[in-house]
Amino acid sequence: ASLYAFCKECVTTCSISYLPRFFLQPRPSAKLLRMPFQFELLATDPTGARLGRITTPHGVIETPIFMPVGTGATVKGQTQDDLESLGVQILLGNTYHLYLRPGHELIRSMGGLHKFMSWPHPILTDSGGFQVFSLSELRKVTDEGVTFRSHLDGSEHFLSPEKAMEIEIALGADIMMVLDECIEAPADESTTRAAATRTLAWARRCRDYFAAHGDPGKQALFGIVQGGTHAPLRCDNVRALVDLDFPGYGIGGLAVGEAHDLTCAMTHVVNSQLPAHKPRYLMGVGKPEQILDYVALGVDMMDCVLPTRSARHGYLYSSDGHLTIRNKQYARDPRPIDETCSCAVCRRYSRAYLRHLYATGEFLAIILNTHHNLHFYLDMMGKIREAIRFGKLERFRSDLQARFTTQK
RNA sequence: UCCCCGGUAGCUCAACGGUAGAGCAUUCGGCUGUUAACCGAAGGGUUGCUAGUUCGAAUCUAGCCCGGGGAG
Repeated sequence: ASLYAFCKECVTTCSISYLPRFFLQPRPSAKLLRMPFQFELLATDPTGARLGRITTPHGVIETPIFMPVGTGATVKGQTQDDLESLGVQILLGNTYHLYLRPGHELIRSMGGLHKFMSWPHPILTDSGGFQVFSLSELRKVTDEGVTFRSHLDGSEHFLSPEKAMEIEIALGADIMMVLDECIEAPADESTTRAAATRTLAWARRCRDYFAAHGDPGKQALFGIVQGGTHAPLRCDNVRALVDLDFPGYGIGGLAVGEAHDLTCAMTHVVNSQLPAHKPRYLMGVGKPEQILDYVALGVDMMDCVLPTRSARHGYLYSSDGHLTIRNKQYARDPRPIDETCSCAVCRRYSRAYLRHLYATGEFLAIILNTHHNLHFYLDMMGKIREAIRFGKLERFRSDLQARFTTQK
């Protein structure tokens, strides 16, 4: 029940049947629940993993946390009720996508993103920095900002650090990310240095704009470290960024083509320079077996499209690794996806049925597969937190990684 | 009975004298701050049958078989 705390405005839009019981008790003042951003480090594990708690105006987040991606104000295939029943603590939204559709002004006029999408729990918005990378064919970057050609209608749009902040303030997420320049890996040193330097300058501009126009009581702004796969660049970049004193730090530009070992090495370099009392968000990762490594490196927050996208593509996670439900071998398999899984899908449906739904292109396949994969990720994160609490993450990690690498 | 159109991969169709291709389906593989219910790969054909013309025929000719349409 302690998972969710609610602000007064949002509660009115939330289905009462899904409210935790404690909230149904009369409360002295809903105002008391409006807590500004705060991070508490509760415990560390011998591996270096951290157990923590982030308090935001829309509730508390237990770390290490996995944040499902809901780019366009929706986690594809799941209702907000579904997400609550899964125990999702915080969602991601995206500046670029929501700016194009339905527009940040519209969302502002609807009372902000929480209210608009009826998600009274924490939200983090990404800045559009990743779209600098993923929409590379459709954009031009200068020191001033990024000119995008919309992937929807080809229209031109200019995203500067200030514009990104304006949009993210309008969306009203609990955590905002600065605009950064994410580049592919591998990239040569001068390219990487240029992007890291520009990202740092943009971080300063975002911070200044937010200081002038934002409300630190409602939103927290995270800086983003760049520096590619060049350790000295990462090191310089993170030190300079820490001087800007953000309440939390994103580690960007990783898992964009480089080997996992290198991702870990860079994460280690950055984390060794970040202050211990602030949350660390490794952006855009990862596979389950990789997440264990990142957590052991001291990462507190992660997000990834993998569980949701893979689900839509017929790739399901299980305690043994994964199964590709579209494969013929499951056509007559009466078992659930994972016999040890307690999710609503595994309690009710067979592999044979799920394969049928996928093969016939039914919407329900997306819904059920996504539900299961998110459950897998969130359940794993819960077990990770428990393992850290008891100082036993190393054993949990080696067990899981052994199971995941022996499959195939 | 005659005339016309058609018969090519499981399906729908390209190629119209130069070693038979696509889409879909099938099977398998990838997806890492979502341009992704996506992308990629593989398997799959004595071109209805039989003769003929030709250096060479899915393609031209003849006969037959099957389907659709028309005339009487």
